[in-house]
Amino acid sequence: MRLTRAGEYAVRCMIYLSHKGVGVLVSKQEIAERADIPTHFLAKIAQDLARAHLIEIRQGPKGGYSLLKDPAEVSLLEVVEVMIGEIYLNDCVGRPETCPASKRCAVHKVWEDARDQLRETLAGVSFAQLSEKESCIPVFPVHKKG
Amino acid sequence: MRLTRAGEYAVRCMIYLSHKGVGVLVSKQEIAERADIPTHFLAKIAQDLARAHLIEIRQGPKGGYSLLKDPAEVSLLEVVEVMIGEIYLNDCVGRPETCPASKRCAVHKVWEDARDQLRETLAGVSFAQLSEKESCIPVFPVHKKG
DNA sequence: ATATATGAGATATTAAATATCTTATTTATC
DNA sequence: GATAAATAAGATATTTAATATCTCATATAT
Repeated sequence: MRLTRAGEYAVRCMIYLSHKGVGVLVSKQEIAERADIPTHFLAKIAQDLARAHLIEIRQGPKGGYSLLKDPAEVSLLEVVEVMIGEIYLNDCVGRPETCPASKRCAVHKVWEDARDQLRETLAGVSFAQLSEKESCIPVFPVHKKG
Repeated sequence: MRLTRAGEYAVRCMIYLSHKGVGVLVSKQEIAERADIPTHFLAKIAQDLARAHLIEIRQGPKGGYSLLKDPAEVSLLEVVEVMIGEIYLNDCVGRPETCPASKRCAVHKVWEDARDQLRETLAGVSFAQLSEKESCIPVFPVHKKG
């Protein structure tokens, strides 16, 4: 019951892009290095984020990724669920058809409440908020030696 | 980010035993059939529950499992965490040493809050409450044909 | 045209969850 | 005590998901 690496990497990628601002093109290499994400894995994650219209991908020389939406309009929940699908905590919540009693089941109700609460918490945090504050992603540009 | 089968099965087993009451011996077969748990898997789960002093295991003929603690004193969180370990939702919460920034990290803080909230919700529900109400586990004894 | 940078899908690799099997141990009953 | 019944404990598949990487294709600045 933990967030996957893909989810964690997607969040880091989005924070890094939020620091840069909407529409600012950043190379895959730069993001991978600064946010500590395996390059090829980042490529896959970026595809998911692009499909969800959160970022735009630019190919070719000087290509890279850029933020499509205002970070104030993007929640932590949104990014996480793009990567891992809708959170439901227990199978009986996500797939009620697997449990005939779910409508009347006391256990089901607890998990449903817990799920709703968790999703609300994550929905209440925007990438604007996250990028304003300190996080595990370095804020200031790192200059190469020489 | 979902509860494992082992966790779900443990909850079902505990509800079934809660219906019976503290100290009432119930055979593994009966629990497996009524709570719809693969027999051998139940054996493994029962070992974990016994190690956590939630149930007692009796070997030999007329052996089986019985509840050790008052169901009012056992929370959903306790049973779930016996099976899957402490819930932490994100690696950076469970293993802060993997993220040097965790103390100051805004993302970390959100996950920590979400984790605390989830654990509180699950801690607030006892097996007495769960077994009083309808659930996915049948309450009344089923008599064999003939 | 060429070189650069990423896309998209395929293919390992690793780890975890799930399920089952085998041998050993406990205990009620005769 | 011997026997049979019931579970223990650990080992061993099996399956599924997560993680990571590779290859060929595509887009684009110069």
